[in-house]
Amino acid sequence: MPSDGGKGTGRQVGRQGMLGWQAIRDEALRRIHAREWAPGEMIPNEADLAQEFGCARTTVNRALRDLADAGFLDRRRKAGTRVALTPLRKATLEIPVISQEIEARGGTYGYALVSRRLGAAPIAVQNRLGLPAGARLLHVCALHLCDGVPYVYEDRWVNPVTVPGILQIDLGRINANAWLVQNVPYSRGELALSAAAADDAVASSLQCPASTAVFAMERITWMGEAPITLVTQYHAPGYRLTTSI
Amino acid sequence: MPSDGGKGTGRQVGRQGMLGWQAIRDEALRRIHAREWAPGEMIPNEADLAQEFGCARTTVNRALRDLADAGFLDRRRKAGTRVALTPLRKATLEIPVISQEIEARGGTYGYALVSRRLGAAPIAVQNRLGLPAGARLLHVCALHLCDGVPYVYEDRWVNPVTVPGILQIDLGRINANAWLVQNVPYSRGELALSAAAADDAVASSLQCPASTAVFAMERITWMGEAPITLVTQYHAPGYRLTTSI
DNA sequence: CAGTGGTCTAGACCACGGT
DNA sequence: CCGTGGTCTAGACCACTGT
Repeated sequence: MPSDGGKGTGRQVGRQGMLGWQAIRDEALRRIHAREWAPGEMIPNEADLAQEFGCARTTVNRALRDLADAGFLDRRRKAGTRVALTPLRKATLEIPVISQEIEARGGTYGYALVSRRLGAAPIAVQNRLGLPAGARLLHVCALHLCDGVPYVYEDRWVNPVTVPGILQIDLGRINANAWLVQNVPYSRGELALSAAAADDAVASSLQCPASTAVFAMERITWMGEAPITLVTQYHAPGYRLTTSI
Repeated sequence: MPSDGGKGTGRQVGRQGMLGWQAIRDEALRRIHAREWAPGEMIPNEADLAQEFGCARTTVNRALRDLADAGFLDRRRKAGTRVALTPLRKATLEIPVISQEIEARGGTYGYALVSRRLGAAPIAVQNRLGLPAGARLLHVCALHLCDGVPYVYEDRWVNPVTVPGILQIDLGRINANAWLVQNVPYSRGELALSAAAADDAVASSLQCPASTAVFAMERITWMGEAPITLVTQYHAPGYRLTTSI
């Protein structure tokens, strides 16, 4: 992600026409695309570039770090900085909070609990979460609505060992995700996007024919080493997740 | 994107047990999740925090900037820093270069041109690219293979006005995307992910039944204000795009 | 070992934008 | 106006890692 950040230039007027770290980033990017710095090739070190641009090494570091974050450069101590062989593009996509996504579109958010049951999870789920066989999980299925129309069908498994409080929550009133973000500290997670054919449960909830192609977003979140939840959200047909590159 | 970045701590041994900007970021994150800094609430300014943590303001700035990039904070000059009302999670997903993705999995990459034709584009395509009616585009359909098995079917429109060189390329031998990344300077773009039902062209190319749910990735790229290409890639059934949060 | 990037500091100027 | 964040500097120490 080219952090882009502030437009404040804080330009240095001292020497030439320097304009800040963004100017250095842009010039470096130009050289990369112009093949002046070829893929896989090492570029000058920070100290040399600082001298060339007439600025402090810190400023060069800022610019090159930004390009490395964006995937254009590979940087390693001692090994130096190289132009990435794979000019892989990175896109930052914002994981929408469904209720906010709907309200941002001017719709009215609705929520309905479909099922809630505590019991042994399927092997596949246990494996995905790294839990021992026979682990008991809370299985919650729910529907998110936009102006009364089905928007997302959600199939969720929650580990009550990690978040015991979830068992006392009236999930008919409170969205499981809303409760979790409010009550579980920062956690890392994995995200997987795919296309799926709607099974009977999904199709009936989303009011579409069985086997319709639906967009699936699966998330697993962890608190430290302990798994919290595995949730798969099936979006109503036509859904598009967009971002800019 | 929590830049995470280098593990190098460069710890300050001077005063207390400070460990660098990441420690400050983590502590700020703890306060956010502990509601010591409530959503929408303003937090102390950089100078005050620097004094509290016994470090330079620059270091606090680095930590808070990172949290702002990750979406936890909203920062504005003069207005100060506030805890984001919507703790939206951002995920950075790497747009895979198909040939590299396949080779990284140990497969052998294959490519086959399906069709190539220069002519008027459908209205829908013209609109998506912001082109006038009657614009002539190069329409290229191709297949990417992994160990000889269909992997991705690609439907692409290229604007020859922006990249005239594409017309002289033997697309039976050279992947259009490979040529474009090599010959077109940095450009911005839009990305849309969705699920689609395979139409006849997709189904026959991917060797799956018609109407199968397939993962679609659509990209539009621009050079300045001029559109370069609109490409939709349909992945073979079972494809998952994954990332970590 | 030695070179390179990662980070910290203390101080400074400036752009932005709320009051 | 003037407080706040954005950025720059010059110098320093350190972590990492290829040789």
